[in-house]
Amino acid sequence: MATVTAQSGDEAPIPLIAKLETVVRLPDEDRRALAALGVNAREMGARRNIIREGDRPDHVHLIVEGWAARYKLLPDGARQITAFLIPGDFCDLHVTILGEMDHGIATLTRSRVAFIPHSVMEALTQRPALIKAFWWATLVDEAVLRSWIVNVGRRDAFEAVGHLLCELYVRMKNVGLVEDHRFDLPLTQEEIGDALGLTSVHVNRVLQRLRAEDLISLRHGHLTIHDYRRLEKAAGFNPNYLHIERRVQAPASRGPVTL
Amino acid sequence: MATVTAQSGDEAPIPLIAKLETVVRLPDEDRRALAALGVNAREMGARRNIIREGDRPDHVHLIVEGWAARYKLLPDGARQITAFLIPGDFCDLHVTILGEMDHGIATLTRSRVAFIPHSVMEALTQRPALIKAFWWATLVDEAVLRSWIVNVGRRDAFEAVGHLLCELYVRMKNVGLVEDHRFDLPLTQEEIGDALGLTSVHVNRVLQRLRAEDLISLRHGHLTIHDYRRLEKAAGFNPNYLHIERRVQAPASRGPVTL
DNA sequence: GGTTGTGTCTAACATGGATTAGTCACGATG
DNA sequence: CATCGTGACTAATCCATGTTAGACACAACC
Repeated sequence: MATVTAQSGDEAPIPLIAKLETVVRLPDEDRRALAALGVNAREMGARRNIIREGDRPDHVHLIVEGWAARYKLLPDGARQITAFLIPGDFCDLHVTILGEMDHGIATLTRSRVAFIPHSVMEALTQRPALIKAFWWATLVDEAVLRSWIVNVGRRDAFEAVGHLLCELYVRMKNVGLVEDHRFDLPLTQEEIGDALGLTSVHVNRVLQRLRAEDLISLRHGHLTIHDYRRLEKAAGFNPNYLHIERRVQAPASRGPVTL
Repeated sequence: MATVTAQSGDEAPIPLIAKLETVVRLPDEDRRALAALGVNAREMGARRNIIREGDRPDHVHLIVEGWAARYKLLPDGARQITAFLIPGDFCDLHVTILGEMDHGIATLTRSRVAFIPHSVMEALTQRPALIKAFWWATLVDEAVLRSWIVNVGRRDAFEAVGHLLCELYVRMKNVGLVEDHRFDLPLTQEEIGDALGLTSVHVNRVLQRLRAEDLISLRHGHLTIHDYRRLEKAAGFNPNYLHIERRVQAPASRGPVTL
């Protein structure tokens, strides 16, 4: 798959670095430290637990490749997904301070997941540029969570699904995984429902309406957005909260970007 | 009002410091820098905008006293509240990187709000202990947002309201504002509804059920929780995500706590 | 002490989305 | 090639919550 690279000409971009450098360029030494995290990531099959609620892991996990989801199981068996994690996303930074996981995380697809010892995280956060970048990434995650609350709380099912698709489109684009308004969306209708507080039955109805209105096609885990502007409008989507800097999307294979 | 102090014996505790020190004690110099933030906070009336969507403020705002809410207005006039801000909470840390506000923030009660220039934030975040503490606080905020998503997405109205009350109880306790299972809760039923994706009519029905089941009383902006354990259970509330350290709740006016 | 505004509470009715219980297509597996 | 499992899709019915509209209590203000 051809991808947009925001780092150095010919190598595949490293999603974590691409994401963090959306805000500001990192010192080379820091980029090297980050790049090292991914080298011996573990392969995991689809639908495997990365961590469970209640765990007190001694590693921080980072998605290097593939998709995962953060989810909370309720006593009555209902599931609420609170995040979709894509390459470059940390799974459980908060566990250092929270002590135990208050939710679980599972892969959705075959994935590569880095297991980072606390000692390494400790070392990384000694670097001023990195701790700042991590904090900023957390602030962006927060903005995403807020938009999900709006989705679930006050948008109807049609708008909510549309909004989620727009969000994933922009995030995938930010890490260079969109090609011509098309990207892999390996979510079942049930997973989409669990993210938006809907049933899979209702998600199905909504997707059909999105297709009927010629906004998207979605088949075999591939999503194509036919009319992004109209979808954005129908869903009330404004990408400002994701902080897209043009310079990260544009320069494709022109070498490192300086400020 | 008598409060639990986690700082120095006789003075009123500073909520921001209390909150940040839930995780780890800060160097005295850092505490002094934080304490300085509150000294010339501005008085604001109830229901005043602190910032509006689209603003590009040149200050970061901090709630020193009173309550505020983060809210998003939708095209159809609906409002979704995404956070209740209490003393010690920052309003808009993310605006530095996001550029513009993607939502508004308004006071709910008479408040004191500190306006902190970016240059001061910049200086504070040069201090290793402080930037770490800010990041941690952001991670806790994230955990709160996740629990709201679960509230709105998969809990029914009764559980959701109960869960919110438990959350606010614990957070208020963390900053020393709970006395004998009782605290100020200056929210209208409409505001509670806007936080949980419900109408005020339905919130009213639920509150009456909570009273009928003898779990709470709520009158004139004062909430008393009669049976916290039962409420916690009815709402499926587990405070682990808020990271309560006993040592912050316990030591009541015994002077500074050291690790 | 009337008026105004705000918040609480109630009732009657309407509905978006849940629930339940399937069918069907397809890929993987033995 | 029969079987199994999973995900997409459909239809009929139901219910938690929304909508609308108004009564009531109380505080602030002239």
